[in-house]
Amino acid sequence: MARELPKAYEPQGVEKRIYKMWRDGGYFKPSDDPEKKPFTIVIPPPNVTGQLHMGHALDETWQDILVRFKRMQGYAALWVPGTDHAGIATQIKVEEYIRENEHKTRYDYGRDKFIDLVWDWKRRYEGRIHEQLAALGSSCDWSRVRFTMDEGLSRAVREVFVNLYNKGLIYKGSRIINWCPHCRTALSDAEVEYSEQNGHFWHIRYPVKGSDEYVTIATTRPETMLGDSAVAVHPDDERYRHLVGKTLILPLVGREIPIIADEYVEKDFGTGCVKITPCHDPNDFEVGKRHGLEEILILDEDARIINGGKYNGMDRYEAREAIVADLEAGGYLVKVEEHVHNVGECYRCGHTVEPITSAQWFVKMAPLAKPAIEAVENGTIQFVPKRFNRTYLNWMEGIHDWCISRQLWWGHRIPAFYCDECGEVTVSKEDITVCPHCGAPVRQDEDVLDTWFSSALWPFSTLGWPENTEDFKRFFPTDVLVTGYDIISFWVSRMIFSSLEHTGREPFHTVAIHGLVRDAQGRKMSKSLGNGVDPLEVIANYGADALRASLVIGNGPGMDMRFTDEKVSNMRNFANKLWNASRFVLMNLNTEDTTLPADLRPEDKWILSKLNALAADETRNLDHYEFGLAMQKIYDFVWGDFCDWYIELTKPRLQSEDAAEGENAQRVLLYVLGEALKLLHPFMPHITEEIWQYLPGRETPLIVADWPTFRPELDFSAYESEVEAVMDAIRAVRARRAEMNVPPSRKAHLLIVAENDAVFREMDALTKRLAFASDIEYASSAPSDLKGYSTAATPAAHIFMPTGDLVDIAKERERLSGELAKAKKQLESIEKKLANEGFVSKAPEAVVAAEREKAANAAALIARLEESLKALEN
RNA sequence: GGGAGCAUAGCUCAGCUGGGAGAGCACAUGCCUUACAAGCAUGGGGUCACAGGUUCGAGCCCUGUUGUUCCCACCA
Repeated sequence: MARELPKAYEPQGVEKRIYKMWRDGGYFKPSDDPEKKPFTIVIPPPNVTGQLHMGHALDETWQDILVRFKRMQGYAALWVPGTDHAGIATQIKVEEYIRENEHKTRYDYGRDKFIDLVWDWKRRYEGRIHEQLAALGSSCDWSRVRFTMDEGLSRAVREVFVNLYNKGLIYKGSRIINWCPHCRTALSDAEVEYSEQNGHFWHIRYPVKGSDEYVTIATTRPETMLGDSAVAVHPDDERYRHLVGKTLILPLVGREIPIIADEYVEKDFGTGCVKITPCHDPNDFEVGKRHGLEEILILDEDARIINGGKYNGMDRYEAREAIVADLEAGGYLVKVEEHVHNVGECYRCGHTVEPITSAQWFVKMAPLAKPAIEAVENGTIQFVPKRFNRTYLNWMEGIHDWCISRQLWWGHRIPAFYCDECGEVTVSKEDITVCPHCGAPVRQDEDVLDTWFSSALWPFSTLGWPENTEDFKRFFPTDVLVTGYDIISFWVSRMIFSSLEHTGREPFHTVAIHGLVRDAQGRKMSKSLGNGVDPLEVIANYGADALRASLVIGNGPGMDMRFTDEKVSNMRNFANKLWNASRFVLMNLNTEDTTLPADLRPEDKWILSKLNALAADETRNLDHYEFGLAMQKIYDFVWGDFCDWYIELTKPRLQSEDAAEGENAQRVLLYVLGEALKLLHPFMPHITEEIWQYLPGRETPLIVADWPTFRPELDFSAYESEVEAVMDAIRAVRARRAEMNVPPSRKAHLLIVAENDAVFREMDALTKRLAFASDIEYASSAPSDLKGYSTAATPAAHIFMPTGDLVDIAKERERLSGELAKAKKQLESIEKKLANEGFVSKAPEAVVAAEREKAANAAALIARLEESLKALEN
C-alpha cells in the first residue's frame, strides 16, 4: 500500500537523498546492453577552480534534460563530466593568492614547486565544482570524470601536437601576436576583447632630411614611435608623391627612416601619412615584411620600454607621457585631438594587450578550416537554431593562424626539444633527454599550450582517444553539444576541425545553442558589476528543480533570458502544486492496481486524451530542443488540466458510496499522475522521483522509467469537445455567480437546456459540485417567465438559475445585448470567410470544417442570447 | 565596415507546421469550496514597431523603414 506523502515538500533534504540514490544505484552509467543505441554528450568542462554561475546552471540543465529524456527513451545514455585546467585563469588565481597571502611571486617558488602548488589547488577545488554540478541534479557518469591534464588527455594533446607538426600544420615563427603584460603571455586573437575607450589622437611632425619640409602623422600610441622604421603614404596621393623615397629624421630618436608608398594607407583618414612600427602593429608588420623594413622591438614582456634610449625602463604609459612632453618641447607636436578608439584587452585579466612581434608556435588554419566549413555547410553538423551556422561560418572563413604557445607554467608543456649543440628541434610524443641527431642533452620548450588546444580534443580525448578504447568505439562520435553562443569561436569551432582532422569524424551532429543568463535588468552577470546570482543560494532557497524549471520555461533556443527571483518562486510554487496534487492522489488511494479501468467516464477520457497529446508534443519538442515550450506544456497540463479540472472532477466519485466508482477514479488518477511525472522528470528530476517512490507498483526508479508515447487506444480527441462543453457551462455559471458576488456556500437550482445533453447528464454530479448547484434539472425549453432568473449561455447549453432579487433586469439586458453583439460580429466574420470561394476551395478540409463548426456554435449562442433577451422583455 | 537577433498586455516573455492573440507577475472582485492561501474562482487589459508585398488567410513568409541589442573585423 502506498505511503502518505509528508505535508510539505522539503527540497533541500529530498534532493540530496534522491541524488545519492541515483548515483549509488549506478543509474548515471550508460546501460551496457549492446541492443541499446548510445546517446552521448560531453560537458563543456567548467574551470577546475571556478565556481558554478547561472550560465553553467542553464547549460547543465539543458544537458540533463536531454540525457534524462534519452535515457528514458531507452538509449544507453552517457554524459561525460569533467573540468578544464584553464591555464591563464587558474594560474592568475594562484598567483594572486600567493601574492596576497605570502607576498611571493611564482618565481619565488620556481616552476616545479609552483606547478605542485597549482595541482594542490586543483585537487582542493575540483570536488567543489563536482558538488555544484551534483546539486543541480546533473545525471552525469561520475565514474568517467575527466580533467584536461589527466594522463590520458595529456597523451592526446601530445599526439595531436606531434601529428600536426609532422604534417607541417604546426610551426614556430616570429609573428605579431597579442601580448598581455599582466599575464606575461601571448594570447590568441580570440582571447582579446575590444572595448571603446576615450583616447587622444596626437599629430606629430617628422622632418624630412635635408629640407624644410616635414610630414605629419597621427597616432593613438605615441610611444610606439620609438620603434618606427618608416612612414607610409598611399602611392596615388598627390600630396606626398614627391616625398616617396626621401628620408625622415625620427624626432627625439634621431634615427633616419624612409618614406614609402603602400596601398594599405587610406588617403582620407587622418593626415594620409602613417608611421610604420612593424613590431607593434599587425598591419605595420605586414607592411614591414613587404618593404623589408627593420624590426625594432621597443617593449619587453612587462610592456616597459627597451631599445628606446633615455626612455628605457619606463612603463608604456609613463613613456607615452614623457614622449608627448618631449615632442611638445621640441616643437614636434602639431595638435592633440580627442579620439574614441577600440582598445584590445586580455579576456582574463582585462589589461590592455600590446601587439608585439614574438617567436611563438602557431597552428596553420587554412587546411584545417576547409573541412570544418564543409561539415557545417553540408549539414553533417547542425547548429540549433540554424542561424548560428552563420556565426560559425563567418568566424571560420575569416580565420587566421592560431597562436597556441603561452608563456605560462600551468598547462601542457610544448613537446619540442631544443639541442644547443646541433641546433635541431625535436618534437616528440615521449619526453627525451638527448638529441636524436647528435646525442647532446636537449632542453624542452619552456612554454605551455593554449588551454583551448586541449579543450578542442575534449569529445574524443575524454573517451580514450588516441587509444581505440571500448568507450571510444561505442560512444564516439558524440551526439549533441550543448553550449552558449559566446563560446562558438573559442571552443565549438576548434573541436570541429580537431575532430575532423584527428579522428576523421565529426565530434557531434548537433550543437544546441542556448542564450546568456542576464540579471533582472537585462545586464550581463559579472563579477565587476557584482550582479551575479549564486545558483547554490537559489537552490538552498527554492530547490534545484525550481531553479532548473525557471531557467528553462518559456525560453526559446539561443535566446538570452533574464533571471528573476520571481520566476524561481513561481516554479517553486509549481513544485508545491504538484506535491499537493500527488498528496491528494495518495491520500485517496486504496488500490495497487496501476492499470486503467475498462469503464472510463467522460472526464477520464478527456484527461487521458489530453495526456496522450501531451506525450506526443513533449517528445516532438524535446527532439527539436524546444525545452522552453516543452516545460510550458507540462506545466499547463499539470496545473491547468490535471489540478484545476481533473482532480476536481474526480472528487464526487472518490467520495462516493460506490467503492468500484472510487477505485476507477483512483486508477485513472494514478495512471495520469505517473505519466505526468515521467514527462516532467527531465525538467524537475528530484521531486518527480520522490513522488514516484511513493506510488504503488513502481518497480524501477523514475529515472529509468519508459518515456510515454502516444497510445492510439487512448485517443479520445474527438470526444474532448463534448466534455469541454460541460466545462464551458460550468465556467459560465461561475462567471455569472461571480458577477453577482454569490458565495459558493449559497447553492442554486440549475435548469439546463441543451439539445444534446447526454454528456451533461453523465457529468451531472460534477456540474453540481463545480457550479455550486443545489440540484440540476434538464429541460427541453427555457422557463416561460425569466423574472428572478439569471441566465448563462454557451454554444452547447442554456442555463437558468433563480437568483431572485440579485438580478438587476436592466443590467442583465445590457450584458446580454453586449454578448449578443459580440457573437453576431463573430458569426459575421466567420460567414464572410465561408462565403469566400477561395477559402473554401483552397484551405485544408479540416480548417474549413472547423470554421463551419465555429459558425454553428456562434449561431447557437446567438439563438440562446436572443431567447434570453426576448424573455426579459416580457 | 561585415553578420545576426530583437520590437506581442502595465512588467518579463512564449507563440513549435501560416488557419482561434497566450502565460507568469501586476491589477480588480469574491472565496479558508477538508490536496495546495506558495491556494481557488471570476474579470479588465493588446493597432502583434511602421510601410508595402505574397497568400483564400500573416504576429508568423518576402522587401523596405525606424528603434534596439549582440557578434566579428578593426581605421593608423
